[in-house]
Amino acid sequence: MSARKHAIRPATLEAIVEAAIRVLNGNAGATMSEIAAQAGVGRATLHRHFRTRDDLISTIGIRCIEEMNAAVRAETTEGQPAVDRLRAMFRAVIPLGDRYNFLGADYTDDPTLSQGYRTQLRWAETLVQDLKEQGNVARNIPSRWVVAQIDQLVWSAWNATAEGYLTADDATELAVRTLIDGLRRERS
Amino acid sequence: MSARKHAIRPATLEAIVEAAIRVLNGNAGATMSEIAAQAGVGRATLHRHFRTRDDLISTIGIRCIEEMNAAVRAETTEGQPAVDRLRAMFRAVIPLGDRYNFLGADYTDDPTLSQGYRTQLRWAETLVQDLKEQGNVARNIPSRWVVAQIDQLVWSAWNATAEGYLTADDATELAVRTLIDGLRRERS
DNA sequence: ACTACTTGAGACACTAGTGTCTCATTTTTT
DNA sequence: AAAAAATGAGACACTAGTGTCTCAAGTAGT
Repeated sequence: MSARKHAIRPATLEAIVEAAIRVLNGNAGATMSEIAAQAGVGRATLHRHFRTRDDLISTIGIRCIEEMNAAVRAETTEGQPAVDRLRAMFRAVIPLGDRYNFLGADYTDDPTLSQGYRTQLRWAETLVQDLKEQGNVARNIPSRWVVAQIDQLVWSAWNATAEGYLTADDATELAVRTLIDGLRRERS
Repeated sequence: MSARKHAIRPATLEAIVEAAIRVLNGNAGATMSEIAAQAGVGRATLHRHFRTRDDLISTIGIRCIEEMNAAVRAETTEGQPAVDRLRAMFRAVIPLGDRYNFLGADYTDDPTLSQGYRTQLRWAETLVQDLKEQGNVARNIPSRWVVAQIDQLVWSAWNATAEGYLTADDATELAVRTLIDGLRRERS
């Protein structure tokens, strides 16, 4: 963020941010010109409100992460059984797949952004802990493995719906069961 | 590839290709200068033997894919039970993770390269078919889902060993069982 | 040792993208 | 309607990277 002499019209900001999300998800190396064009906005306007490209990227990164966290928070409740929380999380996050894919890229340097990541990570770790305590995941499986599987299942499920071979509901259910069935049994 | 007036010394070629694989896996956007420096070779020499950057990338892409296919072929046999073939494939491919990660990037345009991909895909589809026929994977799970899980498990497993929280053997075993346990049961 | 070939180093032109600035035009506010 | 502010368009300087070329130096083969 970075307005100094110029304020920004809400519609302009919205157009820029949404265009940036859309364009960068299609092509992580997209240029400012492309983003401006997609936003229906002059390139200069982009630079007026986002000094640099990194500035823009970290802004939309933060927005996306907060969006995800909000979606998850809205669909889950504290006392809920862990499996239900897992399912609700999948249901909430899968449809957002096409918005935050680009976060997978290198943009790991921004402090606010990586704080958002850490929040998500903590949430996931708590969930895994509860899944273990409630007998859904074997205790001797490394939590990092479980978290990694969850991450990838979100992506798989979004991809499956995007390619049209599963509905959102089917993808959610398949993701939950792939994880739970896959990791319930104790191992040698 | 593209030598015309100049032949190339085997050692030079080797140094370039290996450096390119190493550097591009660390940073998909690495420059020709970085690659040349890492190879201990002049930048001009790079351009002498690989006309363009894309040229170099597709060359090493092809090499990596063939490497993977060869590794899999060396470790598996036709008549083998599907689960064993799956395990052997994981064992062969996981250690190569740090060499072909960069293939995940956009480089999908090259014809020889995408042919290599198709070969892998067919292999995986056959494997999934056999896993279904031999009762390891439920028939009503879309094969594309299973293939996607296999791909991701390779990456997860490599990552787990790279980060040091699993040994190669443990990662292999965990990957196999995550998949098989996760997808064996019939679903509604 | 002679010859042929490959390489390294640097200069060069070219391209694409970034970020700044100015000024005319449009939009909002009052 | 007038004033204030935001935007669009385009010019500009700058940077980083690509690809070409030349020539001196090094290396291999005979």
